[in-house]
Amino acid sequence: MDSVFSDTDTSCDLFPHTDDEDSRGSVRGASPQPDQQQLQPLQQKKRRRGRGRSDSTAQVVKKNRRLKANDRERNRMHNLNDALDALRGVLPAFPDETKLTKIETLRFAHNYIWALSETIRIADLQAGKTGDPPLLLSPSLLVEAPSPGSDGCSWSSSGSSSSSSPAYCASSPGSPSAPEDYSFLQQVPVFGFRSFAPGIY
DNA sequence: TAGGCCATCTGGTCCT
DNA sequence: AGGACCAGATGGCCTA
Repeated sequence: MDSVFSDTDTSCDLFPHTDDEDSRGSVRGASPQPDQQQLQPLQQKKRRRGRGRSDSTAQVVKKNRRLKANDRERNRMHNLNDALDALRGVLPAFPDETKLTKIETLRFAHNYIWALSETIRIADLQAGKTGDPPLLLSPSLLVEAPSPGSDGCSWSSSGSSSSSSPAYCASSPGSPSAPEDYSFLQQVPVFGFRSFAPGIY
């Protein structure tokens, strides 16, 4: 409802979904071709040998509804994964890093946005003070970014009110000007994905 | 082999 | 009524 992407977007064409979704799914695991193969065991397991006819009309209708719901749910999850992939796409990538897991992607994105916001804030401060061209992202800032000591989520509760100003997050995060913009990240070893994605909890 | 990650199924709940 | 969303369950694949 109040989200940026409304519910209706789950069926939108933003990420048109094709049937080769299994290739996307996994660096780590090749997901099985589910539609029929996984259906069978579960349905067999749940099938009741009730008295009377096993497949009344009502049961058929119910079954069809379930199958349709399964299909929608599958698409919904695929859309979710597509969005996650799009998010991975705008995060800085390291060539030797394997694909981020879902939770890592979310955590990294969270911290990354926080760091960029801080950069802008500090740059604004400096520009306001000196009139000099703003300093780009400071490595120390990045290293110290979202206080993983407490948790990766501290930006919303740590009292850094100005740093989390929505004004800095309002610009489109979808398309950084150039991949080179993120080169600073690669000069900060501690910024490997997994180290930059501290636990949220 | 255990544990992590993932895709899918499923039933419940809420919303339109 | 039907669809979206959610969380639990299940099973497969991969890696340490």
